[in-house]
Parts: sequence; structure tokens; C-alpha cells
Amino acid sequence: MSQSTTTSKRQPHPRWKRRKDARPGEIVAAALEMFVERGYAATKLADVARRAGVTKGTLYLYFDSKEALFKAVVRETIVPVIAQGEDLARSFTGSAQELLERLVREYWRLVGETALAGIPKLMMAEAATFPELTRFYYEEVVTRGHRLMAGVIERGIKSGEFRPVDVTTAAKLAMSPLMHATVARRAFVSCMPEGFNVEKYLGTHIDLYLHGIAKQ
Amino acid sequence: MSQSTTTSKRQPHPRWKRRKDARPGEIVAAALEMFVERGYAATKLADVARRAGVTKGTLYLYFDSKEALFKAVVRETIVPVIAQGEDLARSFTGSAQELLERLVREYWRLVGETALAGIPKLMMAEAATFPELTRFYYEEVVTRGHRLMAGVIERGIKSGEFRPVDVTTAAKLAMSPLMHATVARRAFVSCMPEGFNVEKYLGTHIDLYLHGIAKQ
DNA sequence: ATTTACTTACTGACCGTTCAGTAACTAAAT
DNA sequence: ATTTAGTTACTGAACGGTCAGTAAGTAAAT
Repeated sequence: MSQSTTTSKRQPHPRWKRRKDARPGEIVAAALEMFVERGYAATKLADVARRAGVTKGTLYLYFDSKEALFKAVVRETIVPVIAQGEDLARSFTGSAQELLERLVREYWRLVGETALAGIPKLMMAEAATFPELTRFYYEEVVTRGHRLMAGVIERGIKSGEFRPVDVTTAAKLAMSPLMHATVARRAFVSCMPEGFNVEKYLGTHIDLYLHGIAKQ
Repeated sequence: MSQSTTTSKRQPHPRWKRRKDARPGEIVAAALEMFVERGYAATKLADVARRAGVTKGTLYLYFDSKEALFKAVVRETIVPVIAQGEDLARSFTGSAQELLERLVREYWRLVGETALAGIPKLMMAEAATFPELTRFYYEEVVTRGHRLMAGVIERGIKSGEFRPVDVTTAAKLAMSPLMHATVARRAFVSCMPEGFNVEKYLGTHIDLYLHGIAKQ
């Protein structure tokens, strides 16, 4: 459209640009969307490439294989969120009840309603195919998440806010409605024309859970 | 090795038998295991056939395509369980608390620790690939399950056992720890050498939930 | 002898992977 | 400033393995 202004004698629009630094991130982002949408096997690298604005060959300049790309997607996108949660818990000064509520809502804000929500679904679906990645995810995400929540509950028991329940199990039970909602919502969006009332779901979970664990 | 017999004419053991009636069920059962283990795309029909004790060609005598087989697996295996739960709730005479506990444990006995546990995982993973099947599953399993649990909670509210919470949401929250455990347990068995303490998990869920929803 | 449940051998499409070639960029030389 | 020689990010076409689906042939049953 715009005549190429001033200087350039060469074509106004080069067919492509060299953007070595930007490519890997763009490819990972495109792959995340495609893997989540279609699953690992059904995702064609040609489609990932097109969405990332390159061609198939370019993928292989930055990733050794489809599997390596998949692993990069999981490793690079989800771990930072856990760290963020740990920071929040460490610096939080209020009651355990408030912290629990805060963490639940923060999880949804950072994962549940972003593209990251696809990662848990992916890991559930592909766990059997990538045992080594699964172990990584389990240790760096699942157990770390549980430990984070277990710390909160322990805090509540010590402060007298909570009953002396089994900490590890209680932590899993605080997380599981979040995890399930994360996974199920994506799977069934098309079946819920009325939408899923996240606010009500989270609010009721927090309410029931805190009532359930409260002392006396 | 064994020299082919004496007995005159035909082999003592025919190389295969004609078992028209038994095949479909056996094929569906084999397919369920394979689909759950490997996911839809990574499951080879030749492997399903081998596990079912036939060859690939035979599958096509009973199912039109891989997709048709997958749909048969989902449709035929899971719906009966829901019906069973509905029957239980209908005929139950005790308190709402007891019924809720009973349903939770029954779910685990019939689904959680059987091969059926793979179905929810499969549906989450393949929902995007089979929209029509997903709608079927959502209506005939998910919402029916929620309605079942919602009925129990409504019963508890009417009887004065439970607080007047939002019934639909509370029903989802009673189910979600079960659903998540069903899915996650299978994905992470290999990562949990110590195993997953189901009894403690279910017990704590029932305890926390009933405390949480109890009146006063 | 005929029917048909089942097997076996084959086909064709699909897709991850490779790599020779090309266009974009860089900087040395004029 | 412009040319030119060299480097490298990127393309696109082709290869080869895999696997859903098919059809000709075989053996069980009646």
C-alpha cells in the first residue's frame, strides 16, 4: 500500500525478516495454543509454523523435534506461575483464611482464565506418552503447588483458625476444584452457552472450604 | 511341535472361532484400555485388535471407523453408571449426609478404581476433536451427574441438614474433587511410588464438605 | 455346497523430518 | 557512498515411515 517512503530502493515489503531472538518465543506461544486446542498428536507442525508466521523448516532451527517443542512449551510456561504463588505466600501477612482465598483467586487470574489453563489439560492427556516430562511436571508444578497450599493450611492450624486436619490431603482438596474447573471448562465451553459462572464457583468453594476447615 | 495328531481330519484346535456375539463387547473393552492408555490418535487399531484377540479387518466388520469405535466406547460404558447412581439416590431412605457419602464412595468403587476412570480423562483430552460426542457426554453424564448431586443437596437443605447454599454450584463442588482425582491419579501413578491414599482423600473430602455445608 | 466370520496382504494419504537453495543482512574493500 | 564477498535465517519441496481403511482369500459353521 504505502509507497515505500524515502530511501529504500529495494522491495517495499521484504518477503520475510530475520528475527532470530523473537522466533523461539513466538513458536512456543503458537505451539501452546495448537497443542491445547488439538492435542499433541493431532497438532501439525505446519500449522504451528503458520501460526507463528514462519515455515516448517524454521521450527527445526530452534527445536530438535516435535517432542522437544512440546517439552519446551510445558517447561517454559508453567513453572513461573508457581514461583509467583510461593512469593505471594511468603510475603503475605494476613490470616491463613485470607491467604487461601487470595491464592485461589490468584490462581484463576493467572492460569484459569489465560492460555496457561491448557497446560494441565495437556499434561493429563499426554502424561503416558512423555513419562520424563510428566515427572518434571509432577515435581515442579503439582507437588510444589501442594506444598504451597499445605503451608497455608499448616499456618491456619497453628494460628487456631483451622481444625487439625491432615494437611497434605486438605491441601489437595483445596486445589482440586480449581484444577478440575481449569480442565473441564475448556473441554465443555461449547456445551455451556450460558457460560460458566466462575465467580460463583470460586466464591462457593472458598466459603464451603473455609467453613469446613474452620475450628469448631 | 506337537505332530498334528492322530485324530484324523481337522486340527484339534481350530486357529480361530466364530464368535459374532462376543466380539463387539471384547473389542470395545480392548479399545477402552488402549484409548485410555495412549490417547485417541496414538492408539493403533492393529493393537486394539490384537488385545481383543482378532485382527484389524475384524474391527471393520463391527465398527465403521476408528471414530465410530471411539464413540461406542464412550457411549456404552459410562451411561449405565449414572443410571445406577440415580437408582441409588431414588431408593435411599437415610439422611442427605449419608446419601452424599454413599454416592461419593460408590462413584469411586464403580468408576474411580475401574477401567471406567479413563473415560473422563479421554473426554477432557479429546473434547475438541469430537464436538458431537462431547455434547452427548456433557448432557448424558456431566449434567446428569450434577443434577443427581444437586438433588441430594436440595434434600439436605429441605431437611434442615444443610445451609441454603447455591445448589448447582455446591453440587459441582461435591463432584470436582472426585473428577480431578479420577483424572490425575491415572496420569501420575508412575510419579507416586508411595501411592495415592484414596481412603484418606475421600474421607477428608466428605468430612470437610459436610462440615462446610452443615447448618450452623 | 453354501454362507459368512475372520485373516492376510495391500494401498494411499498424511505428516514429521531433512536439506539444497535463496533471500536478508553484514561488513570489508573501494 | 557504493560495490562486493561472505554469512546465516529462512523457505519449500521431497522423502520415507506409519497407519486407517480395503478387498481378496481362507476356514469355520450349517
